[in-house]
Amino acid sequence: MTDPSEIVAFDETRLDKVRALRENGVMPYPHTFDRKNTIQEIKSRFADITHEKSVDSVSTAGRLYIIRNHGKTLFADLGDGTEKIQLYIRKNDVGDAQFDFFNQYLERGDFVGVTGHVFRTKLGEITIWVDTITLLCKAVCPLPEKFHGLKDIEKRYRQRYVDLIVNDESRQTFRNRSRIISLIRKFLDELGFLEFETPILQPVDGGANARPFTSYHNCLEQKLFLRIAPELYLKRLAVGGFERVFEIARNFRNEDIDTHHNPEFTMVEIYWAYRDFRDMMALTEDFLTYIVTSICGTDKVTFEDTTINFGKRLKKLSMADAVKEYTGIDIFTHTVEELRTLAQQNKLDEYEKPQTQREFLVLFFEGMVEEKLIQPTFIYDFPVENSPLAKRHREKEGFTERFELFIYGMEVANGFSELNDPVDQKERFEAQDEKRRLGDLEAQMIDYDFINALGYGMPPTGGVGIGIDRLVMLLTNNNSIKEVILFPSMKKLTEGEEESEEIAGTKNGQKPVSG
RNA sequence: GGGUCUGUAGCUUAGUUCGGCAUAGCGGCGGACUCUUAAUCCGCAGGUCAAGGGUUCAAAUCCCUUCAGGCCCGCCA
Repeated sequence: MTDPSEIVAFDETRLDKVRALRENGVMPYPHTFDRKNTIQEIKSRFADITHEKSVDSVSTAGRLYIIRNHGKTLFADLGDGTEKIQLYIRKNDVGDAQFDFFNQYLERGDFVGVTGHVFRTKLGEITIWVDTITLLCKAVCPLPEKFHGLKDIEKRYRQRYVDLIVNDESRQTFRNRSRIISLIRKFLDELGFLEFETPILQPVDGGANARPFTSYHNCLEQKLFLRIAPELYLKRLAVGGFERVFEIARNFRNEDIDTHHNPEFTMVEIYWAYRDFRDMMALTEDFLTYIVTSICGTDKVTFEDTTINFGKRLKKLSMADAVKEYTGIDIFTHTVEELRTLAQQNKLDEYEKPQTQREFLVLFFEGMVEEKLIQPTFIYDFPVENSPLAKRHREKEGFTERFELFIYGMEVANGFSELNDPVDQKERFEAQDEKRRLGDLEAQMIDYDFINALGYGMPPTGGVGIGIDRLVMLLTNNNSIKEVILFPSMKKLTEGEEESEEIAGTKNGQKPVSG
């Protein structure tokens, strides 16, 4: 296919119409229209209308979706941001000039404004009996086919605007995404949380184990990273005295793309002083119950033929108990060598790597349990080695007070009692740094300023991050993250030199085009 | 990174097994039609068969390479 950003695909006959309109003194792109009613308003206000025309007149505007021409009369479907409504246009009523104008110049995809009266047709459809019609915007790209619409998945992602024009389900998905975001704000606002924006460009990358995107600041002459998580900055706020904070954060991870990963994705991260990981599990439960019932009207969600139950008390298992329950293996009753044999028998890759029971615990959990966690399940008590920002467990040596929430095999939330011992944090960072030296590109960098911040004292704090994209997937029954991200990352189609600021600067002094 | 499937008109697609004139519907254009709703009826135009190469008298079809995408696996909390 052609890349629409590189090649303009205007329809010649539509361009001809634009020219003809201008020659006839008609503005193809007028500045405004006095819309007095949305289609939704009209439909609810005249819900009981009969075949008789309404006394009151209406004025509304939108895009022409379908035109059914009957000679001296025609029907059309008009859609705005709310709904669609049928138009009925008669030559007798609008006059020869307007009627011929419509037939000659207006077509699917154009925006028009109409005035008229409301009535119900013989077949029962609420319809606007049009008195006047005005062209508001002439579309020069043709719409996809009226019945099948736009099915091509790639084109739906690359040209989301077309997808949104013609695919109602897609528009519904993103309407729900927007509602979920505002419900998150409402939920946290009512609990007294403050929303902040922390740096996206960070000199030291941290807060998660992931490969970052790198950028460069010309004047500072220094490398900057696009954040992989807002965590370390939000915790600085806890140090600073903000006791309930959150951020709806776009994170960037320079990793592979698949149905559950997009290079940029959205999380809400929440920090609450004088709370621990159990409190944050409870908060996460309340949060989910609130969002799910608000969006779906019930605490049950259907996802790919599976009913997912978000009833108040979600399942909670320690990682060790989860492994025991789903695999029958009781990790801490076996020696490391026995575990290696079991891992090999269960065809777990990398069964040779782990050196401790705790490492085998993670191996068995990730390899055999995660995918089976269909109903929402909290898994808690993670080994300290792969939780460098979580506080040590108050009872279990070698573990941290950390949990993750799994739904349909996906990790949806991750939280813990935040590590606030600055010396311990420094040692954990140093252990991560050692992994970096050994080639682990996802191990964390040492953030000395963050360590210093902890040195000033951070109250006992609970934190949790919840993946918004995956939550939206679950609540809108979409099995790909690209279906819930408006403009998912796609490989560019055209060949040729990579545009850079320097190259752009040499082209007749033109400003570089962003994008 | 591996496997697999897909790419044909603006859109939805037939044709690929087994090589033989490039299909249709919608949309567009012209015509008929004053309560249709995927309106209907008649006619016309519209193609770099993703790109490049090869085999062949002949390639959308077979072979190779490349590009993009879907799905599965791996990687990635």
